[in-house]
Amino acid sequence: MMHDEVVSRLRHVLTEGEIPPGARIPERELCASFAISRTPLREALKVLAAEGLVVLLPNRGSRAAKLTQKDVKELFEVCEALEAAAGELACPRISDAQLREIAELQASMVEHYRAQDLLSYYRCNRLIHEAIVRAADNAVLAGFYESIAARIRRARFITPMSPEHWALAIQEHEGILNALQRRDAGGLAHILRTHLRRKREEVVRAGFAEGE
Amino acid sequence: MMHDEVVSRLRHVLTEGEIPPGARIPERELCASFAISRTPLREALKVLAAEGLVVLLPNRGSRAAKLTQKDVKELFEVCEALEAAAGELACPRISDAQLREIAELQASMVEHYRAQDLLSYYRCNRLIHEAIVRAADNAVLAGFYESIAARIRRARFITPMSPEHWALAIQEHEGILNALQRRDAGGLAHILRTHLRRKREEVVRAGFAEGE
DNA sequence: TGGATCATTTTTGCATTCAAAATGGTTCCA
DNA sequence: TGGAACCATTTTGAATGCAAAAATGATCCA
Repeated sequence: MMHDEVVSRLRHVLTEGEIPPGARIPERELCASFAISRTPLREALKVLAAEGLVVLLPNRGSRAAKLTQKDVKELFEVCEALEAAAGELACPRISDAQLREIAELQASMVEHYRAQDLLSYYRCNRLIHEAIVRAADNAVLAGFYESIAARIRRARFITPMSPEHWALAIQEHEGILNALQRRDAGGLAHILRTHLRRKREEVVRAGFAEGE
Repeated sequence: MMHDEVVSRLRHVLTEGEIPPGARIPERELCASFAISRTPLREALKVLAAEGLVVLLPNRGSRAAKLTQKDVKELFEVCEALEAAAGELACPRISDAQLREIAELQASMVEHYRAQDLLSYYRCNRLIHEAIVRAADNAVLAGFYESIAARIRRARFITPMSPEHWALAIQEHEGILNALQRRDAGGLAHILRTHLRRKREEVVRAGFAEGE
């Protein structure tokens, strides 16, 4: 197995899944499940530690990182800057096909909203934001965004929403698509910022924090 | 030696120093010079590869990364977004002591400008930008900034400047300090953006690129 | 002579091993 | 009984060993 593959599989286990924040990372088990030895696994752990997904306690193993309130605040602040930048860059660069793709995602997202299917809604939502970042055509930006997104995913895409917030989010997303179609870079950046700031408030209000 | 220490020493060797972009990274020699075995060195290499400072060629070792024109463009775009965000966040958060520190750096930077001492000028310049990022009080932002800064350092702080650009840069820095002192977040973000965009143009014009 | 082929050496990636540190459990004594 | 001290076991971090891949270079033939 390739080094990068170990990193992504481990990242997946940590963000999407089986190992909750704060939990001990079972080195031996993961070695067995990935069918590799400790050396490549430990290399991947160091990489993810540098990314902030893993905390290494000297001589006491590694744990899945927990988000403190401050972490949430910082991650959202940076995410806001990155998404706004992505929006600005995407406007002049986005292709018609990409634009269509986002419009379709938007449509099915609205469907899921009508059906009150939060999980499917979040999936579309996330795909839209990722598509905008992709349209910015900047690999460095995309890399940072992915790293931030991985850390904040639980807070961002799991927190339940109040009906008011959900309705507002839908409205904002229409504004986002609109600005993109008009190629209104400044307008798009502005909506993305308020959109994310609102989400952040919601997350903070929901008291999301995984402790110290 | 601690894991993080190996990473920073290796980073230093790659950015500040002895191993030029594109050069082969001599694993055995570095092991000897750091007095460690290959295992911890390889862990550090993977971390820096994830950061983009090192490229790993499967079965063919690792090399110091070279910046392509596209890399330079992408890095400056993201750097712009991060510095602007840092400026906006710093305005309401910066302490008087930090403000004084930046004012002092600014003063000595002007001194070095008068003396036409490019190297010392760049050192102050860099310290000012880093101080603004620090004043933003956001560890995630600071981490990303450090990672970006490490990669474009050569382009940003080594490229010679035309007399006109240098004079302009000094002017802009006065504007930066001014906006900070007035706590004018929007204004500061704007100046930082144009400041960096101008630098980017200068770097591109100087034809900086380390090849493919 | 030029270049293709194959043996030799070096390098790479990973598994394994080893020493040091932490963990857990038992005993012993106030 | 409570906890301090000790020892066995496990886990961690790093060095070493090993097989496979790549680089080197020697040989041979047109």
